[in-house]
Amino acid sequence: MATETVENYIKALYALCRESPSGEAGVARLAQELGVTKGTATSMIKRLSLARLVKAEPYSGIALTAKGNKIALDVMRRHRVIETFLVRILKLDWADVHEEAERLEHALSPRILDRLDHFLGRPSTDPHGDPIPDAAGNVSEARSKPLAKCRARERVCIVRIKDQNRAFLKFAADSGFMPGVNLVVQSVSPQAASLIVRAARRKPVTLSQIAAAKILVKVI
Amino acid sequence: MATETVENYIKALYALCRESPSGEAGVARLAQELGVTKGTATSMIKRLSLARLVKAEPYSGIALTAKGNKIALDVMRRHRVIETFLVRILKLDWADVHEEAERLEHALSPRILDRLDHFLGRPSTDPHGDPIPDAAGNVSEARSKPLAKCRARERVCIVRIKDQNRAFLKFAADSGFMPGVNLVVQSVSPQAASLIVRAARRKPVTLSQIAAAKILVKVI
DNA sequence: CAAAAAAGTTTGACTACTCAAACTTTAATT
DNA sequence: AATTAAAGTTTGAGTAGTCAAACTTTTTTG
Repeated sequence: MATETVENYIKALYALCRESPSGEAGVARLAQELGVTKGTATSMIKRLSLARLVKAEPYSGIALTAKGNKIALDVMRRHRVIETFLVRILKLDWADVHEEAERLEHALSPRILDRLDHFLGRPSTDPHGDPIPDAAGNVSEARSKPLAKCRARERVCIVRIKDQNRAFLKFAADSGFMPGVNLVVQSVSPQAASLIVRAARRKPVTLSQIAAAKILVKVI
Repeated sequence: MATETVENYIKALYALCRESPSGEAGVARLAQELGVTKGTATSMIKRLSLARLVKAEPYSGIALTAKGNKIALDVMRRHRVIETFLVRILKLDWADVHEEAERLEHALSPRILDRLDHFLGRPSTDPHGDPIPDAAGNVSEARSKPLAKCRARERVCIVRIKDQNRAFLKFAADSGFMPGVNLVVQSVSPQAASLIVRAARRKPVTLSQIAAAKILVKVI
């Protein structure tokens, strides 16, 4: 079994590879993400490479192997099932569960994971709308686009909030932006790089493109 | 915060001090309990002593300080709340939960512990009848005596099974011996060091004194 | 394209935890 | 009381993870 530290490196690498156009991660960002020095990250990459969890040449990009990818999906599954449990059953605040799940995800045995998943009714997404990989590692991402790409007068439904930051989640919840909520795009201002949206029975909210890019929606 | 390893040492020390008549633990038993060598245990005791969690002189007994005791009770609280959750909510087998809780107890934040405890209705004992310390560290042990000390024809109620061993718990469950179950002591044989007990709607079971010492009961 | 900045690597050192094996002290037993 | 066994300690070494700081390579930019 991978240690807790290794799981965290793998998880961070997965996310970095996703968001990079080349599909490869760099040591500097990885180190920053995990709060360690570049040297520490480099030596860990060497170990992961030796364990065949990543593919990396010196002074070049890092990519997960199939084996590494499997671990990443497994950790994400545990993380998201726990988040769902914490919000749905223990009624923890939406904005707090990420940090809490971070600690618990490494202590969950396959048996408990399965029981928990079963108890929750095999959820397909967590409270933020992030897809939960199934036990085999299959992820079914719902078709969606960033709210930032929407036109004026479009009617959409929020499917996912793509930011685990407490402050942003707090803001989103306060504005009524949660998965399942319907929105109307009132206006779009390319010059101001912002748009105004309105949820049912709510005041209109102005969002920057940057904030709107983190909110994934589907057209209704 | 104490590391996971430190928590495990403290917990083991608590149990050893309890069961020793002198109230002090020894390095040899401690090492055996944790599956480490004597040398490893000695060096850890030195560190715990430095951190004022235990009181220990070279070549003499080890006792927990008030600070160490508080940690022990806290770990036990987490452990037992988790066990209760695993049995009551996730329907895990009585005999399996100890090992599972062992892994989870170190990852539970105070916030989640409290929510879980609340969700379960602030249970006072875990599925084996072990008392759950409250948030302040108070333990209310129900008055009880070992089944081994009972006389023939006594009618008693099981309050606790004092053994976390899977095989023993499996045997106990199979024989119908769980907290809350009423028993009649049919006969006692001091020569054979055994006694015969019967639960309602069950065949009589013969227990050795050793096994019967692990089953705590109250007279009804 | 040369200089500066950024990214990546190496080295030496440190903490936490572990073992094996030699050693010392205490307890048990003859 | 002397010997042996058990309990406890010390030492030297190893793994996992970390940092600071010197260093090298790559990328950016004036």
